Amino acid sequence: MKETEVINKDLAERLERTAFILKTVAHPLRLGIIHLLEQYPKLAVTEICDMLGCEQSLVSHHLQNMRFKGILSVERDGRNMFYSLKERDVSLIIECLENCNCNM
Amino acid sequence: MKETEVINKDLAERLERTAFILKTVAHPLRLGIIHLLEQYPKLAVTEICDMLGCEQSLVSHHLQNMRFKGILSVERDGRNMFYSLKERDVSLIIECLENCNCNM
DNA sequence: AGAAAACATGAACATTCGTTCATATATTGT
DNA sequence: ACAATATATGAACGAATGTTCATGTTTTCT
Repeated sequence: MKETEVINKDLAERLERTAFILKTVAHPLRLGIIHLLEQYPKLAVTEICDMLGCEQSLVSHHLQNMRFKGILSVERDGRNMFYSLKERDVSLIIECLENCNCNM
Repeated sequence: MKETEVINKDLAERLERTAFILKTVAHPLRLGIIHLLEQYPKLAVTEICDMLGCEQSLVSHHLQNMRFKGILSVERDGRNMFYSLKERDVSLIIECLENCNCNM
């Protein structure tokens, strides 16, 4: 088998990118937030906190995290900050996961 | 909105489980290994090392990692250890990701 | 039995991650 | 202007991760 170089540069970049996205999402709390934002297109921080039963600061950190990594967007309304899923693709990933019923 | 408890116990466990799987997979090298194992049902450690251009020790660690977390299985043949994808579901996740063309 | 090939393992270390706590900023209502 | 509400931020710290290096184990071949 003289087929080294099975992973070319393009594929390597895709793997890198995919890993980055997965990493951003791979946390129970963040998955929970995404799950909520699929049902409610916009949510304020406090609403998310209440629904998840988590501290404001913690939720805020995770929201910032996902925002900076490009999968959430924010919009201010009065003293509320409304977060929503930015990229439909992330939603697709999650749907995929749920449809694949990965209950291994 | 008096609908707290949006995340019930069942869902919470699913999120936990999903996060666990995603975390296991969310690494470029591990994704690379999985990618290879989708094309070649069984591969020895050295083959993987060659294909990915990585050190044996590093690859071995990641293989053990995925094995212990239940997504790879091993089988000895002579002095080779042949790894393969254990759960079809993981493959499904990856396929999903590739089909979703998450090139955000 | 001894050398070589193929893997596994464990210590060590730097880096990143997740959470908490205290505090800062912005907006609204009085 | 002041209090209250909503959110952001940053330091601090322990825990988890990723990688390297050196060495151990198992199997095969001669």
